[in-house]
Amino acid sequence: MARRRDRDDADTATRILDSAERLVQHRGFNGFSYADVAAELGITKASLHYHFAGKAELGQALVDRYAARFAAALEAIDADDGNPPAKLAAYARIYADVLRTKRMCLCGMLAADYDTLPRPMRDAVVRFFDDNETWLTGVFAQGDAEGSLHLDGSASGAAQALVGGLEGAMLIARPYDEPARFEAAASRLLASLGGAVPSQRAPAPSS
Amino acid sequence: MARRRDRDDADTATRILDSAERLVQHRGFNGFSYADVAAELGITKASLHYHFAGKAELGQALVDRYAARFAAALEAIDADDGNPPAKLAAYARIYADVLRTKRMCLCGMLAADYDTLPRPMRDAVVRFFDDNETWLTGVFAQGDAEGSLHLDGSASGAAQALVGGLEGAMLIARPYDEPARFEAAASRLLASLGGAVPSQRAPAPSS
DNA sequence: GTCTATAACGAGATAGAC
DNA sequence: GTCTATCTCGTTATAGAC
Repeated sequence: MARRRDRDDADTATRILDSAERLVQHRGFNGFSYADVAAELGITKASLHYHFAGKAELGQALVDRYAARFAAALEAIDADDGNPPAKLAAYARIYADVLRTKRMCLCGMLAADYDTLPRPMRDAVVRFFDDNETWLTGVFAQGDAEGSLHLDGSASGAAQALVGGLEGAMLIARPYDEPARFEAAASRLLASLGGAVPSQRAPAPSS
Repeated sequence: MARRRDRDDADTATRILDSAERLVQHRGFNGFSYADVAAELGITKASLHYHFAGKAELGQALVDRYAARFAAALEAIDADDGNPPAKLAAYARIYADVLRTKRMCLCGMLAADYDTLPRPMRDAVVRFFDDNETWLTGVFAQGDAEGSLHLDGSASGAAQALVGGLEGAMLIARPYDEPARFEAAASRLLASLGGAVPSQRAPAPSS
């Protein structure tokens, strides 16, 4: 089978997305510019406009790719065929892996910037959270039905609590630059949301 | 005793802070400008520079005032002399009241902007969270000691979970523009962190 | 597909009159 | 304390050569 491309011989559009994604996760949508990306890639701002008409279009592509990657990670978890507690632990690990690169969740960051985003980006951000909560609701419901989780309230309430809890823990762990802070919060969340046991680190999913 | 000033005959520095605070809570520190504040107040940018030398100084004053107001709210809760569960519910109500104005917590927003902030602002943001967690840790410890709360782990762990949970719930409730989402998350948090019972709305503390 | 050049605008900031 | 005027720089974006 064909060897997967190295990150640095990826095509220009992909390298632009990688750079912009990292910048947004660190500095927010209003905290980075075309000049930042161009400098990082050693190309000109004009070239960026060839690949992405404007900041709005670049931002849109950013959220779309991030959401697709997240969706793929959820499918991978489903394919692993673990029990609901294991799935929840794997879900939390996605966040932990993002934080390990010292970044905020892209959509968590964009949630903060929400009031300043172009309409299409806003809709995509909300869709991201909807999709996550839908998937989690299914996991919680299954766990509750089969007895591997013991819910306090509704499955969708538990899903919202987990997403909010993980995003909030990330938001605050970053200023402290203490990954352990996040890990502790995540373990506590999983325990309180049905008694799932947190497990060990995985290889390295995505950014 | 002297009647409290109306909001609109407050002095200029205060009106600048009020306007800038609202803007930052909506748009982030990199999403507002001196021009925005000046336009809202009907004065010129040059006048702003008379009161606050630069954006960094304005931002600093913003966090300082917000932290002081928060500290005063915590003292007021202590003065009310309620039991720990009541104190936690009152604490969550501070957040709910901020969200009711459709704003993000100022320091939660600045936590997202953290990487782009001037050093003094960074330190002040971390101090804000430290102070909140210190106060909450005391409340949890007292509740656990007297039996009105039943902690899962350490008091400081519970404090971190509550701050993170409330900030995360705010972050996500705003895109959805559904206060009920936040209320549900807050109730669930209080219940999971010792069995506190959420109570009713208060008059109207601060912004 | 990438470049140079430049337009058009907004941001943060300052000098100095009133 | 607030203004006008101005400066400098950064940001987004476009035209057109290579």
